Amino acid sequence: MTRLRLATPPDFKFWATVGSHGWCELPPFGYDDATHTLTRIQQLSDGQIVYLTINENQMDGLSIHVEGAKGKLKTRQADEIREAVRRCLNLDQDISVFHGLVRDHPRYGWIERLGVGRMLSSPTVWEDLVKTLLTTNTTWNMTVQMCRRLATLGDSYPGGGHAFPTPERLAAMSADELNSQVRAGYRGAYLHELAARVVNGELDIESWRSRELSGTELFKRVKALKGFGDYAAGSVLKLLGHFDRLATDSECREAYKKINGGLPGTDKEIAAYYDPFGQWRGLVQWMDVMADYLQSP
DNA sequence: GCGTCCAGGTCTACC
DNA sequence: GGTAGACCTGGACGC
Repeated sequence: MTRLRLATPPDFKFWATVGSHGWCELPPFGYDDATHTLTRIQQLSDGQIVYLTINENQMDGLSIHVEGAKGKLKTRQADEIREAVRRCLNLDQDISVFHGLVRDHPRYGWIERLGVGRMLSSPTVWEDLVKTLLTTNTTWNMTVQMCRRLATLGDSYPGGGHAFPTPERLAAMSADELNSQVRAGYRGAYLHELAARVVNGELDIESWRSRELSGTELFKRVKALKGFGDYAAGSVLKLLGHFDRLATDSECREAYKKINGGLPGTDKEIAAYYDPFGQWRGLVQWMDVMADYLQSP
């Protein structure tokens, strides 16, 4: 086993980021609430599969325990692991402007006090797109089940579990074969099409992380994918660090109802409520969904 | 155990 | 541009 260290920004809150939404429950992520540990089975670019155990180190940022590497971990592999964790925890993201925006807001002062607002993402755009697709038109429990079945298609880690399957792996299967494994219903065809378009070079989704791409352009590209409507595209944008789009789903409508004195609102009314938060509106909306959970002791 | 209803977003066809 | 109905799975419910 090798232990790596990773420095974090001063305003970074590890467990608040891990619990920022449900991604930590979806393999190849795992977590332990008691020990505040995030785990992940990660396939490196050389094909090796490692098991990462990520903890907060009170003294200096994060500790990453790496198991499963063949021989001594090479510098290049260690750098790749650090980069993956950095992306997952969005360590390069500056959320101080967001905190400044909500600091004196009567409803949202708790956000900065608790240091929340940073989201847990996947190390690849591919994984975030696939998982988001599996959240559409279904319950969270079903999303977890579909992701678990999907994860078994990735290369296996000797100690148990699998790395997230590559687009090449899914594209190599027929759409029917894929869906008999994942049981994603009509989403299975969208998933297969996405994998095929990535593999044949039609889509360069990993470039979508570039900061040169505006939120508007990114939203357009995600929505052009089959199965990604307003909600899914808004969700993907948040994971990629753009918060100027809402991702209104049933949970968001419930959250709005709560802050609107128990009265439901139309999607237009909901959009108007979050409009004053400008480029951060999507994140404020998500904070409303997570408010009870994040503020619980 | 079986049948029916329902929830969850997106797509397509139609107006 | 707006809307109705279909898509698919599995949980809840009634019989």
